[in-house]
Amino acid sequence: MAPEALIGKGMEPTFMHHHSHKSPLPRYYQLKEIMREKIISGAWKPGDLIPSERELGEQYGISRMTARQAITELVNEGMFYREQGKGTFVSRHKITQQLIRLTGFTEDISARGQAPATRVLNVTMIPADENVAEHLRIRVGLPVLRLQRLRLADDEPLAVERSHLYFIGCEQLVDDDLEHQSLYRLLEAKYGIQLIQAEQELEAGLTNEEDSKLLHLPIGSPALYTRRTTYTNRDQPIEYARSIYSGSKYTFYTHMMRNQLVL
Amino acid sequence: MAPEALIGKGMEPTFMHHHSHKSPLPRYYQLKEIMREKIISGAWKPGDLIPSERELGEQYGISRMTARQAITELVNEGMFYREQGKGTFVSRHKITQQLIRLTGFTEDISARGQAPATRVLNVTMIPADENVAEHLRIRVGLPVLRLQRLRLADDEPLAVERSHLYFIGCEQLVDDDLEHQSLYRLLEAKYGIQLIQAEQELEAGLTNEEDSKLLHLPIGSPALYTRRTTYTNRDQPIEYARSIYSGSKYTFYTHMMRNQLVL
DNA sequence: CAGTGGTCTAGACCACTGC
DNA sequence: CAGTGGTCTAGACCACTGT
Repeated sequence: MAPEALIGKGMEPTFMHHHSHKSPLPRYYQLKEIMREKIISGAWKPGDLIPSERELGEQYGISRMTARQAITELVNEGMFYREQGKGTFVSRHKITQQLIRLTGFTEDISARGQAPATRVLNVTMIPADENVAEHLRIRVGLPVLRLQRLRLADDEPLAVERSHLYFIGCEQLVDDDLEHQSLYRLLEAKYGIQLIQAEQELEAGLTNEEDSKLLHLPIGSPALYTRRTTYTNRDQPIEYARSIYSGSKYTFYTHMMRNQLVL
Repeated sequence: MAPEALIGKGMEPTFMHHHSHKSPLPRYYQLKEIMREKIISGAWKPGDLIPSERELGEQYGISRMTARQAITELVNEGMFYREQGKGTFVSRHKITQQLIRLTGFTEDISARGQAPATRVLNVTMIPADENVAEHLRIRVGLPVLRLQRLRLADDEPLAVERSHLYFIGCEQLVDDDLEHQSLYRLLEAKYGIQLIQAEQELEAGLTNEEDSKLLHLPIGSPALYTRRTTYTNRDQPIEYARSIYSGSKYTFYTHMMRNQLVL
């Protein structure tokens, strides 16, 4: 390996020298993006040995600990795994290849070659009932946004989602376009809210009359029931959603790590 | 805060001074355990501000970066969250309070005040078929362990699990007691295999004749179908399991983080 | 302003893998 | 043996929060 820093020649996010200028992005973060790109582009393939921490540090003109931080975060995201004394390797999981970013209903459906769509059935402000208030950790009666959506693939209904959201300014969502935009992106871009974690419960059941109509199914068809609470990076529960997925048409995918393993 | 090191007086895992003796456990790891204990014991409650990184370092006679590593790992596990300029806080999630360690079928059921049990229906070595070989990343026809288990709560059948395992020495599992021992613990303790990640698919469906009999349900009852591949810390798929959970009796719980969010 | 987490450095020794 | 990741240090400057 040549000891030159290969960085800054024509790339948009550039490593800054020391702390001279205002840093645009942290160095470890830039390296993360570079390594992600290596995988997406196929330069690094599943099972490949990546350069050592010391090598990467030298190559990009950063310290070993900074390079290590970039690698560590990607290990935590399941992209890489390490072997003591041998090196760091690219994982062979689905999660590595496919998405990395955010997989959503929309992308799931697109990936299967179908056309995803969302129809807003209902969006209003209502006072929080006891159940919703408990999940959102607010007082009963506070105004929350209620959003009911129908999810479709190739014009065929797949799921009904009933969400309740609460945050300062949530009432503005009533006027937003929620049919052609991801709620996630909207929250992040317009409201500056980052969603980081979610707790979700799933169980199997049968459709009731209302949902059967919406999903174009016979009453009592098999369905996946989910209840999800989504949290911001500040540990604030921001959304509580209950969904019904048409059993025969939707597969729910999970990636579990470390302490979440259920055996 | 007094600048004394509060460590080493009567505790089992003790911080070592510098690198003089052979370290028993990494310092950041010991601090992790201490902080976990603070939460389990209730000394630190959900929402509490924990001591700063600098304080913890001073208190336990370690550098700030080492204390920070301990905190960072617990943040990644969902125990803490950080706020720039304010401090680090204890999360309010279920995951924080309940388990931390490993939640399993056994503990789930116990937590509900029921008596969990496992009945081994079948355990043999068979050649891997195409589907199993693909999921375990081995050649078709290699001998794998097939394990069929019935899971019960208060003597009532809850789920049927059909697993295939492959690793060097897996044939010894035939002689192990799989009814009164967690498979996870057995793999770790006896075979030195650490399970770190899993991919799982879930969908809703209806029970067939065989499963209905095993689960004491009418044919065509709602059920949760899962397919799981479990990976070791070396990125080796070691188990491929298909399960059927009785829909009315079992709720599947997931905690999703960062890049796994589906919205 | 002092205190917090966020980033970063330039070293160091260790345990482990491979040759 | 040289190379890898695993751990650790004692500093440093930054951006951000509170008062």
